[in-house]
Amino acid sequence: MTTTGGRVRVGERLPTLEDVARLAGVSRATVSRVINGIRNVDPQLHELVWDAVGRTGYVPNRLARSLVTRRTGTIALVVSDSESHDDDPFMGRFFADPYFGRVVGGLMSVLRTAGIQLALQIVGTEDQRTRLVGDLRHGQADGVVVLSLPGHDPLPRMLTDAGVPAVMIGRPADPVPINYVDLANDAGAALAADHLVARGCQLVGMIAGPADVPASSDRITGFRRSMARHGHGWVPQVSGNFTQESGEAAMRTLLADHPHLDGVFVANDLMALGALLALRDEGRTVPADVAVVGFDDSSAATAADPALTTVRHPLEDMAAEAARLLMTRIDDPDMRVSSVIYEPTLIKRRSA
Amino acid sequence: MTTTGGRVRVGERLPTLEDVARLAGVSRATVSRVINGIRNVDPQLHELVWDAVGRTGYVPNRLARSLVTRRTGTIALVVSDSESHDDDPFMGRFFADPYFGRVVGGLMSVLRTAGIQLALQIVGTEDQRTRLVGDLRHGQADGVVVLSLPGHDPLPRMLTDAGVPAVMIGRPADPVPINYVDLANDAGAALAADHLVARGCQLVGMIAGPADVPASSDRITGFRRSMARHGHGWVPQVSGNFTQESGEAAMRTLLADHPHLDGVFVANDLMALGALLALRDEGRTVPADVAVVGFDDSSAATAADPALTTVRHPLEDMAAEAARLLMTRIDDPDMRVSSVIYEPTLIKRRSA
DNA sequence: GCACAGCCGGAGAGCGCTCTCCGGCAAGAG
DNA sequence: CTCTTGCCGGAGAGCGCTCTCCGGCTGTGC
Repeated sequence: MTTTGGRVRVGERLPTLEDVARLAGVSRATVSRVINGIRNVDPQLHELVWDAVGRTGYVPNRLARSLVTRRTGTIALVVSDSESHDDDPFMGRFFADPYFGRVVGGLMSVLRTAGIQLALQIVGTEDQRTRLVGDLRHGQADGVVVLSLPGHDPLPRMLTDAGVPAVMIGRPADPVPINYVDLANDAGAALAADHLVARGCQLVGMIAGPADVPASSDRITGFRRSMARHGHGWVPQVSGNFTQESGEAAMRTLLADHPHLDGVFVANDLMALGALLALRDEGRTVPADVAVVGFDDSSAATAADPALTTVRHPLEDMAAEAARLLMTRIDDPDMRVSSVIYEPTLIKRRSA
Repeated sequence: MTTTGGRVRVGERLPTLEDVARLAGVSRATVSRVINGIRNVDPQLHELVWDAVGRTGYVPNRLARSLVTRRTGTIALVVSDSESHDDDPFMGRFFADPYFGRVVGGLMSVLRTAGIQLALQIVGTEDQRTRLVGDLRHGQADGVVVLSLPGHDPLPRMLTDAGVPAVMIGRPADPVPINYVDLANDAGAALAADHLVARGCQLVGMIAGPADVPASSDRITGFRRSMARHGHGWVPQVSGNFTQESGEAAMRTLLADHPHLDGVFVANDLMALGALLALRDEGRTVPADVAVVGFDDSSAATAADPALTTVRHPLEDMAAEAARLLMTRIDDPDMRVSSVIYEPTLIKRRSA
């Protein structure tokens, strides 16, 4: 250990607690206490220690600390991709979708102030899933936020079995005792149905998302049930995969099969954007000829022309709530399994 | 340690190397060798160990391993936000922008197969920056990808000074010996200029991004220089902040000041979308009255109506390259500082 | 003056892993 | 038969931190 101009160097190594302790003339334990603000340490020593910290430029090694405290200050965001393969473009689609950014933004708004970092994990294979759960049990992350994805994913169950603090965004496909935050998707779809019917639409179709995504199937059932209640027992339906292109294709199919269609509910804004394009292409005016209602109220809704009437999905708020829920659960292992359901609202713009 | 039906339990604790070693009747070191596939271990012991691993359900503790190997299998994605404050909506905007998702998607496409996870970090204050660099020096992450953001950020310099493997996406604002991947933004803007002039536009304006973002200023200089070369010494210019709303406002200003405008280059697609809306609102037809060229070729370009003619910005590829570059640098500390510049291309669609 | 309580700070045992060092043994050379 | 070479596996020292335990000192009550 050499001293140069007040600044202390310890060779190649970064300064450790030991170095600080030696310089301050106290024990490692005392430095640790001071750093972590524990108990009453003699004010004089306190100052001595901080002085030594400053002179060495000491920064605690989080890894070492985590090893013993079993806390990492990290939350994992896992995107469980049980369906697609490595070369499947699915993931590309996923990240490009506003959904991902909105969720990350919502999570970070809460985690950031708490000084917690987010670790992104994509798990596809069985092997990766087991590994992830193993790592989590070891405390690789303090908790995990799971995004709801297609298929009957075994991950939620694995996580609860392992006792890992977890929160899902979007309800699990299978009944699993896991915390989650969701939107009342069926109620949202019902809102769309009410609006289209109130507008006087006679033949209303639906462009649905993949049936194996809970959010998607909830929108389907909610819409159909509400339409039926309004006397529209028959609702033509075509499915897409939540992308703009699929929405455009679905709209064309719908139009070809039902030329007299005068209203359509599209399960997300991106597909609605595609639908709008197809409608214009087919010479239909929106909303005069065909009224269109989207879902999500993403940036795509205001980008559309005419601006989309859509069901608001407060994803950022939901993600923020998920983060808070998770943090509570981490601090209180005995917290009961809970869920928070958000109520959707209809945002009226020009397309319907 | 109790045995129940072939399955071995070690109480509350998760099994450790020690447990496996005891069960297999070998030393900890040997188990470690087997797990990590090191040296020639006697095939019999090898099998014995794997058997014990299976029976205990042993999963290595990454934290403990990282502490000694100084490798974490994690790369940090830092969004250095030196300008905005906690309550500034800037971050919300940032995550919602397709930019973020495209970068993450590109990074993950490479990191995923390498089994590396991505840790998201947002640093704003001086304090957070120091802390981050400290953590990184301790090997909290093996390397870091930095996103280029407004202002003269001290972070790149801090990282290189600390010797942390780092790669920027987008060149640093100040000259810093740091690896980076960038697009020839000026060349891209020149492409747009060439196209608008070739179309016969007589009065061309520009909607620029914030001047303190390198990518943005490069687009401005590239565009103006190329226009000048074509004899258009005068190019009216209004700035936005890369959001759709700002693009819409900018377009209105431009139109008010220059009613005879017949062409406009917009520094990103999102603003171009806004510009399109403003144009339609003002009764101008695109491209007949006013030709519009965007930048990025994001999903917004095809969502627009008419579809945007735009400069392709292969962000996913660039991010993937950044990930590869970083991984190389991590494995070879002596790698010289290098940069990769991508050439833009013009994607002709309907708006110009 | 003595006993007991209370508080502060140090010693040291880990957390779970890797990796160097070294002993032991088998095989081949002289 | 001895010596050398080579390889395999174990012992044990850390990585940098936290935290329990305990000794020692001061203060209070009787």
